[in-house]
Amino acid sequence: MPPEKESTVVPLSKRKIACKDCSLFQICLPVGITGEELERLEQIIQRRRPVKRGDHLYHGGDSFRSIYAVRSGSIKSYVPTESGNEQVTGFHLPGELLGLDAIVHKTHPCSAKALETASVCEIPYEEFELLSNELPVLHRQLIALMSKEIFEEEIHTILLGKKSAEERLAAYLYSISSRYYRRGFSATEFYLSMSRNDIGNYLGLAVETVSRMFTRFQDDGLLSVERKHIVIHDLIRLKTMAGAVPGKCGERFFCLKNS
Amino acid sequence: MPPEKESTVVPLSKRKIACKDCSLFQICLPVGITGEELERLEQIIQRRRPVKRGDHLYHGGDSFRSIYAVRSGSIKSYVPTESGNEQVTGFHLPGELLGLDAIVHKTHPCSAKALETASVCEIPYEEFELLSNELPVLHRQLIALMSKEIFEEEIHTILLGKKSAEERLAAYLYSISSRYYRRGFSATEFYLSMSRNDIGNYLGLAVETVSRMFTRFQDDGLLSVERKHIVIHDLIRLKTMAGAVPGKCGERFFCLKNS
DNA sequence: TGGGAGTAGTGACAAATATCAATTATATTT
DNA sequence: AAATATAATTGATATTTGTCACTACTCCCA
Repeated sequence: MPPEKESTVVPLSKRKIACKDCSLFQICLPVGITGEELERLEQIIQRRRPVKRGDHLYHGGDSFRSIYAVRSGSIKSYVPTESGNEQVTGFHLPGELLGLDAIVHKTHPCSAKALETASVCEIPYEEFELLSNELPVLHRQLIALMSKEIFEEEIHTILLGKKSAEERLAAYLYSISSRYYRRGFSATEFYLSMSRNDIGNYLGLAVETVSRMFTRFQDDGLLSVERKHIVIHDLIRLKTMAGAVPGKCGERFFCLKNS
Repeated sequence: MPPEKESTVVPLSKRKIACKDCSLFQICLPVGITGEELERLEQIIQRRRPVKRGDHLYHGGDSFRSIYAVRSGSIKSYVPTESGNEQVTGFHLPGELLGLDAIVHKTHPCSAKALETASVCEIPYEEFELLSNELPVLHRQLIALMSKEIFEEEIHTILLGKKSAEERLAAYLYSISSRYYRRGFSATEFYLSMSRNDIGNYLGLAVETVSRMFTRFQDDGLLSVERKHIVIHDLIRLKTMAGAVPGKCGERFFCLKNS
């Protein structure tokens, strides 16, 4: 192990990887930010030292300072409830933002915990806001990402309000699969970083129900599951089982006819 | 009936009521927008002719042009599903915005329908965005409102994921009560503009269950209900029944200790 | 001013999922 | 590497809520 001093001299947080060299650049900053604009943004972004499994990025009730972008690993958002339970409100994979729900009240309504070792970019919000006033493209990007989050929460509402246990798990797995695929990973084979408990909680189901559904899916030949390791054999069928989701179907939205 | 020509000369949409004279000013635009800034904002806001019960502001799949603020009446947002059903994603009361979920994809993922005659301000988004680039306070306000919506969707997620039928209806009624109260109406007596069907749909319950819960609440002396007319007798108990909600408890968030 | 469509309320029953209990597998700790 | 805690699975049973059937009420609107 190198002497304490050396690691202090070159702390991890200083070993910056430029946004432009980040594999998530297209996901995190899809709008055309270039050259000088990007450099100025990078000046305010802080790369935090990797967070270890179980570490918190923030707790419910903490005052709001920054939003965060996941670079690697995965983060769970949850609201602790009075009874000592929690409600999981989301999982954040690389390229995704968290903390947007804290802007209004300048306080984090939920806690964020690493499900595995993860690295995260911290974007101090005040500085980001100041910079955005000069670079409107940043505002536009933030607003688009927030709109997306609202949209996705609506999808989750449909899931919780209308879908059966089977549809919920299918929709969940399909969502995870799509998100990994978009980031260049396999859509059909991945490790779930969250426990069955977390999945059940997020989907509004008991753990046991989640387990049973995994078993059923495996018996049906839809996928193979061994603990956290998932291999999907029939992605199309999985998507079908997940049921209707609002969004583009080909180039049109579905069911305009019914509305 | 006056001749066609006359009504064309002075269309309702021209009879503008200035934002500064609107009773919802403090809710809709709580940030300090004043003088010239406000005038410029008003120039782009269009007051639409009142929409009648059943009329749509937009349909799922429509391309996105504007966000809307409710001035009076109430609007229901819902996602039509393939099976011809719908999932109600929200109710919008005076002073509340809708359409924020459409910004990302420049398409409305859901439909918006008036539950009763309503009047609505239309804010053309492109113009709003251009103006926001000059008046950062507008951007800040929009971002705050979007953050609030994300936060509220999380609360709804807890409701759908964790609460019993009884807790759901109690939470719903308490929410409606609070929102009316904030707008200067009675917190304990109001008319529900939405049907039992819509309520059940929104809460993830069957209509019959909603009916039964209303009956139970009435039998318990919690409230009186006659169709859409509600009189709450014990607001505190209603709140208690609604169960935990993330948010400020006094000046602190609850359950930091557990997290 | 009916008459019909939609809306609301109630009971009986069914189904889905939660809960409880027990077992096994897997991590984590010492 | 054993010991202990945690997580996952499975079966049996309980409970909640949904579904179906029927009745009553209301509000349009022709």
